[in-house]
Amino acid sequence: MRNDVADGGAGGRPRLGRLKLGSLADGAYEAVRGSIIRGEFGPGDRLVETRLAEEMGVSRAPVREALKRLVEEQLVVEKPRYGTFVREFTARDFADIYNLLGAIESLAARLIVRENASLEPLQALVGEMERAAREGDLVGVVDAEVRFHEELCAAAGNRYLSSVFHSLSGLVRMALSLDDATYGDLADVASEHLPLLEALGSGVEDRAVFAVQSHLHGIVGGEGITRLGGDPDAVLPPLVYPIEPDGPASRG
Amino acid sequence: MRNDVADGGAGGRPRLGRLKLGSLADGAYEAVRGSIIRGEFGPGDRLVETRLAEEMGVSRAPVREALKRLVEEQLVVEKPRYGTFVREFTARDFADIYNLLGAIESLAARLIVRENASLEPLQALVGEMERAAREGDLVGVVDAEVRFHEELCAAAGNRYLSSVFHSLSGLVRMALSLDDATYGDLADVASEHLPLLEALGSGVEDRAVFAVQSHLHGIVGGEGITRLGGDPDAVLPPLVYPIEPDGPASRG
DNA sequence: ATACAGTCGATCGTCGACGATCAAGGGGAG
DNA sequence: CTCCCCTTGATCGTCGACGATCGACTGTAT
Repeated sequence: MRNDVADGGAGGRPRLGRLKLGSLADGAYEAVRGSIIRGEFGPGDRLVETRLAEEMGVSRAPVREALKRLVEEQLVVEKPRYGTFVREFTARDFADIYNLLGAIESLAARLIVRENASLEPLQALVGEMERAAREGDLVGVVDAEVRFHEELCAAAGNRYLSSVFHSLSGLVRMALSLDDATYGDLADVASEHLPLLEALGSGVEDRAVFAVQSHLHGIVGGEGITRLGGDPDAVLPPLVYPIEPDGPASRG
Repeated sequence: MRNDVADGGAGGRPRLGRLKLGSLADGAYEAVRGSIIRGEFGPGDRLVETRLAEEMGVSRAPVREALKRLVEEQLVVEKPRYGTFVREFTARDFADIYNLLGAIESLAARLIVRENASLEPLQALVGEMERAAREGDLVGVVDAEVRFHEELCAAAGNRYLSSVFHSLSGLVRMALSLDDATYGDLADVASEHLPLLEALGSGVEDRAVFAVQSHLHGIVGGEGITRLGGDPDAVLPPLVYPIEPDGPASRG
């Protein structure tokens, strides 16, 4: 867990390969982020600007910018004037993320129902998930799942909601990745999204909200947390919302 | 609204003064952010790295980093290879922010009640708000109000919740600033926080959640939005949550 | 008068180098 | 043997310069 200082050996560390598309900073960002998410860089690993730069064949400037973005995303931590390191996660972290995600996606569900947004992209993503599950492609499943939740937020039509999810997506991906890996049957992961879709299409806000919360509780929350050895009391259970008839109550 | 290109005149543009504390990038960030929030830079204004750098007496690198952070915060937009500009906001933006804030702070309220967190810092902030209101200090009120909401999220003890609020705080500040400016009596702004405090201390989660939502509805949402000329239907009304008895329902 | 193409200028993206700062390791005193 | 100070090394923070790209302007043809 600890390759702190003086890891300067020669060993076969992960290669990040030359990058091309977009700005070099974008490329560096994708490369490093991918390496972290795929686990090629483990928690506590040191990320040295100079080393990364020469491994990718670029200067320090783009790498530096990439690392700053990763700091924003909380995938790495930075000790000023010392170094940047891949973050470590505890079960508590995942519980916190789950709770936050629950709040955010509940809003998304509410807005989706309210605006009668199209569910087609979501259905497509579930299809992708099923296909990946059939092929036993774990990262494919996780990938589709992340995009499912991303699309859920996007479909709500609230730019800031989307943006917040995006800033959390790296964390979400790591949580989902760990969770799915400890999960029994991949096919279940996909099929668990079906009742959610159904509820979103039901036209009843509170059903959709409850479905989202239940879904999260199954995936990363409650049951997932216990699978990961965390404390189930740290996560909020799905709340049964009452029947508030739709249409704005316009208090006043 | 449009000082696009060729604003290179001599006029008395806002001075950002030399900066000192922390890293230069931190200083540049604070300086530019402050100028935007205080309205010294208006929507659509162009932010040229070179110009800002020499105005602050630093190199482009720290300024560049500062601007990147502001992009993350959505206070400025960047057209790659072209320029960076102060963002423009519509009433729709404020409605969206209000909705998101409602989701986030509802979670905060729930967690605060659940963990029996101390309300002392929040009370102190309301005191500060009242003091500023008595002195007719608008920015003082807004400042305290932002910190109140920040502290609300912090008190929940969920690091990611806090972090999300922080990433939105610039937006929140602008929304509050505009709202308070159009509001009638500053003293009311402070006193509107009292029922919220009371509800947070009541020990009943749903009361706290409802209070938070009502509070936001009064401040930036619903009524605030209409004051700003926006569409009230774009914001969610406070929801009357049912009586879920407290203590974790620990389903399963 | 209008539309289009070529040229010009401004701004950003990237680079390599310097200096400041902090953690780690070695040596000496108690 | 333990503790503290100092040296040493590595890494980041910042800088100034170069090149690439894009928008704006001018001149011309229709």
